[in-house]
Amino acid sequence: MANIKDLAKMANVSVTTVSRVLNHHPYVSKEKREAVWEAVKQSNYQKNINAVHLSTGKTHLIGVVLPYSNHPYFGLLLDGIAQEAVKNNYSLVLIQTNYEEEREIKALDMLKHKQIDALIICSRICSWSTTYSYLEYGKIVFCEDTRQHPFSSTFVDHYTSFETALTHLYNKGHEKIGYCIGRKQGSNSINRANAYRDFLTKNQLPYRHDYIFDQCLFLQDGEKVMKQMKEMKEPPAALLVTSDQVAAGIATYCQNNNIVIPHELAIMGFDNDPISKVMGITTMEIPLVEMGKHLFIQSIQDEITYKEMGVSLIERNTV
Amino acid sequence: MANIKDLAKMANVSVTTVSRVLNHHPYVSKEKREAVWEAVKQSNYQKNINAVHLSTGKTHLIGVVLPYSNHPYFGLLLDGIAQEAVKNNYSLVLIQTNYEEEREIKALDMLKHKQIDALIICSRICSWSTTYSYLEYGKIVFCEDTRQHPFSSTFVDHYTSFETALTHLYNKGHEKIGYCIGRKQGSNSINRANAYRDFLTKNQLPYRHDYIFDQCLFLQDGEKVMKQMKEMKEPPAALLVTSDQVAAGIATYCQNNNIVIPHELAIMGFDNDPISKVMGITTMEIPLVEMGKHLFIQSIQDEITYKEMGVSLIERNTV
DNA sequence: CTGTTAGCGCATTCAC
DNA sequence: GTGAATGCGCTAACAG
Repeated sequence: MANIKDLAKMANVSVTTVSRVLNHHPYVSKEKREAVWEAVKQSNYQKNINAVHLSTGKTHLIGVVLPYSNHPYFGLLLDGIAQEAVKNNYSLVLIQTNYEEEREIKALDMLKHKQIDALIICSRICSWSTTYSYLEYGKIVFCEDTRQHPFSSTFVDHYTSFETALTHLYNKGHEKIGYCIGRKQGSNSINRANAYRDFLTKNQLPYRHDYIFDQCLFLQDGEKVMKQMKEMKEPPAALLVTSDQVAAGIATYCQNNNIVIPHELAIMGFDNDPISKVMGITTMEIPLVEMGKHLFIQSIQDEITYKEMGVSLIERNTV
Repeated sequence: MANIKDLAKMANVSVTTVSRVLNHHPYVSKEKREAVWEAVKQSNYQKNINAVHLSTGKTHLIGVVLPYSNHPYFGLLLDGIAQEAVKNNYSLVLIQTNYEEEREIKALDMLKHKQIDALIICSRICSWSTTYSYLEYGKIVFCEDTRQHPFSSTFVDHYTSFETALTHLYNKGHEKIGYCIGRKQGSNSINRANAYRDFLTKNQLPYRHDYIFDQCLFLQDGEKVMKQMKEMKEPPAALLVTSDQVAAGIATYCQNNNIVIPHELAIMGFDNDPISKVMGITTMEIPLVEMGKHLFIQSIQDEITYKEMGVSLIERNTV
């Protein structure tokens, strides 16, 4: 396959000139420019991007770290990221971690090895100290509050939004409120746990550890929760569910088992996933696509910025 | 940042030797080997992958073309691809096309420019003649029957599986059977359309073009279909829905509007998406994750192979 | 077992 | 406006 040198010969110019016209630089005479394009056509020339990468030190590739690509939450985030990537002429390298730290480290290493220009971590597993050691190799952007750290981020105030949701439930007359969460350890989860405790304290409600259900990520996890609840003497009468998928799973289970919503069980979801609309589930809307777009933009910016996005309550029929 | 040359100096060996130990080649004396590793540590050396790529002509990157990354069908396929990619130490470049041909061409160009080693096209838009012109640049793998073409593929017999589904519906007493499809033009869609026509002919049933609903991809499209049906004088009494997501949307609509399933409307989905299990929807299982895995394997193999996978009927409560 | 040398293909500085 | 020369960092014949 022809390279830039061949073109130079064919067009009777130097490689520099070829490079100039290929990259649309000014100051090339019309004749030479045309001669080069002619040579390009004749030879079916194709630029070798890797050579460009090596020479420029940039790849126009952004890494995206997420635990599961087939979960709507991350799907939506990814959608936003992808939209903005296309717009800015970047491509995305997908790194699915399944929450295995080793994979996340591999992603970080890609940054170190210059395989990608920047990294967007949608859900972090590894410690801050680990991420700090990659600071010098390129931009790393997070989807959680990093205002204590030198990394850009786009996030949502999970403490406040959880508080808002709990208060909504409380105002509707619920006192026995439990919640479902994905993993207990994430920083977002910790914020929510704090909001939950503070809410209970403020309203003089008892804390019951069995009102907290974790490992709730997918639709099918809803049934699991309901079965656990069935075994309880005094199950919660309202559930704050941090994923509309799980909320939908719970709602479906209730329908199949003649549990009346919201009378016997109130449900409040999160995300405003399309499924919550279809099923009429009250939810806290998180602007995932917008967040994705913003995450991408931050990944190609030099400055470190922190962007908080708003969450809004969408009332439907399950509370 | 240190490079291989610096290491050579530090360890008092040649760059070749450094390269050898870095790549775990045999035939290097223990002392030199250790000296090199020592230098690596001292200098915090990081390999520049782009240089490797340029030098070897390979990137260990596979492109994945799909219309929407936030659709469960493609999410599952992607999951399979990703699993196998990790296993083989490859990374994935995501190319979301939204069914825009231009994007698909860009993906093909990435192959041409050696940015990726191979390309997996999960759902094709561009013509075969277009793809043929990229034959020489690298492996291209498809998720549709390509036995007429020099491209590897992993696929499902959509004609037969559609026929099986229709027959199942028919045997259950349904004659007024309609179907929902994503887009009319895809090769899979054409196979299904043929199966549908042949089925009607065989059973001497009338063909009604208004029994075919297209643009049915997402959960929320179910409502659209039902609203269309409401306007019909003689709506279908059974629906074959090529996506469990849409089937779930339809089922939910029926529940909300007191339409009794399967008595008033029978529904049969496709994919065996988790949602079909949760909602008890009868469906045709497509082994998407397995297909994804196989697609990946084909993408890194030299030979052209064709792999057909089986589809199986899963009876639940909607037929 | 080890080192020299020649690429890989392109971008870019600098001098003309 | 143009081109020669150098560098990007690594791999791999080839010779020893």
